[in-house]
Amino acid sequence: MDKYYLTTAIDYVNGAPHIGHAYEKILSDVIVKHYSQRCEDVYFLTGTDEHGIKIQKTAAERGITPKEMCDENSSKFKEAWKALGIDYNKFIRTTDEEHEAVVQRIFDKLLKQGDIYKHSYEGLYCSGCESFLNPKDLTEDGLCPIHHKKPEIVSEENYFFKLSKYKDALKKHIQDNPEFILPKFRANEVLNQLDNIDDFSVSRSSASVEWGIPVLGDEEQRIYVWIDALSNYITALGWDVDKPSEKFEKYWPVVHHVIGKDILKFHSIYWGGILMALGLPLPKQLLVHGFININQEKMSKTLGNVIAPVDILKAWDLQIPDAFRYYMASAAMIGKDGNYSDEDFKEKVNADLANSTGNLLNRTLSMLVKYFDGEIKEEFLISSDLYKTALGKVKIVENHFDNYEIAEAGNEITDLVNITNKYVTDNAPWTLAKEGKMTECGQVLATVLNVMCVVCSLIYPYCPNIAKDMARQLSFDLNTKLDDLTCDNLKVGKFITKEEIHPVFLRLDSELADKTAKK
RNA sequence: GCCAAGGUAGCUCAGCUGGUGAGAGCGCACGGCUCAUACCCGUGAGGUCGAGAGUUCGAAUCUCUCCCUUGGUACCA
Repeated sequence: MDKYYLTTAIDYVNGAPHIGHAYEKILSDVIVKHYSQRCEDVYFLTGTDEHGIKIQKTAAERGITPKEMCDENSSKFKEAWKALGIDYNKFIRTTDEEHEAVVQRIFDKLLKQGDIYKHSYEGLYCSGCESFLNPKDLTEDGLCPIHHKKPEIVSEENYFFKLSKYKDALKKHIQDNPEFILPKFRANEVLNQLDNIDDFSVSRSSASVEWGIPVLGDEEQRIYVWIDALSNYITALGWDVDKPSEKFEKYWPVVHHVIGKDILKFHSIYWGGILMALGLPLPKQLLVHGFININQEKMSKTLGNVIAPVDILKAWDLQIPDAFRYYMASAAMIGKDGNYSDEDFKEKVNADLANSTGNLLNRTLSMLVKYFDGEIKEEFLISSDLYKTALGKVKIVENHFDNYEIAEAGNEITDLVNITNKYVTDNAPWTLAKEGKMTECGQVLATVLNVMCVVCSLIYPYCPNIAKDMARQLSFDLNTKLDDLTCDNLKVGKFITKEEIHPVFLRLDSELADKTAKK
């Protein structure tokens, strides 16, 4: 594996980012950071989706232009990702000029080759849904079941994508490639949906939706979200109709789309059809995640329990996002819904990051200073069964990541830390020191520190700042690829001084944290 | 209505091709240790395994019915 390309869903900028948006980006960033420890070349794309009637309306209500509102909200997403340490390579906006131009050409190409056709249509249009409703979906009063508004009878001539042409090929691809959609149970849903699905409309009249990319040569029509938004995955790579792109050639074969369960249909069926029509290979994998609940309740504006990711950092007075990243990435098994609660958050990060991992490093380094003035001696470096365990964990973690079992991988890291804590207790280096068995004592400490380098490397994707801090205290090179990891990380000589030792993560609500916060 | 997944300790979940006294992590209580961030190690408490019925020598694990959660999808009106 030498390359890896990961995309997130692009977020709709009708509002500010919340925990749900953050969950997907954190998950994605953790995956990307992990593969950056295994591949030479990793590309990470995220961005914002900025067209459509809802943005047009909200902007109008606020008396600003749609573009102004997009700029404002898009930058909120960027700020949030910065605060969370999301290191994307490119942040695409669907209002980027280059993107818009390519989308127009994609539409034009599909139209000219007959994959898009014009079709007139009369139906009940709900502006809230931005789509036509089937009469059977209405409430008894004839209202939209979601927006409780009366739909308007609208007659439109729109462009439609000839999905029927690609239906069978899509079905076959899903059946022939069981790894295409993860987790696997989601693939069945798609196959079901594929059984009765019609051509879908890919444009709106400019009268109903002004804020969208115009169809080339047809000012009356705007390109609708499917072709506009989904295309970001290729336009971001500089792909263009009939024009080669180096980045595209390089990364597209290894693309992984991370998406929420709500948009699987669009990514598997609509996007799949569009790609086939363009003569491009389908994505390698769709990773479908669940949602994050708040205190076991769905997050919703009506419930008023929408939480902004930055508010969590503020609430806990966290200077670095690591604890939140760690919690989010461990919150849910693959594909399932997760949950956030303050109590869980505190318990989880205190137990794993402060008590187990941070304290283990701290106690070991402290002893090295106390008993050996911070020096590693030649005779401390011996082989140990613990090394086998540690390097075995690296393989286990890699396997979990290959199946996108991010939470499970995290548990394995904690397990290694727990094993190592037990190793320290079992060997009681403080007792060895009292008995004057200094070589043995030093060997125990050096063994633990070597293993801590492995822990540091494994935890980096989840907690990059903590890992960097650990690496500094361990004199460990965090750029070491996982394949090159060994348990031969310590150099003989002065290792650390008392002043250089400090906790890498303080317990939340601890006295120490209070003191630090007041400084 | 139909399809799928799920309902197991306070919390998150594992176990579920039927069979040693029902597990893990966290939390909680107690004991030990003292190097460390009131930490770590050990022990323990706590569950009628959603409800009911059935198959079986024996079911959390198989069958049926029902209830609840989540996702998908259909139709009537």
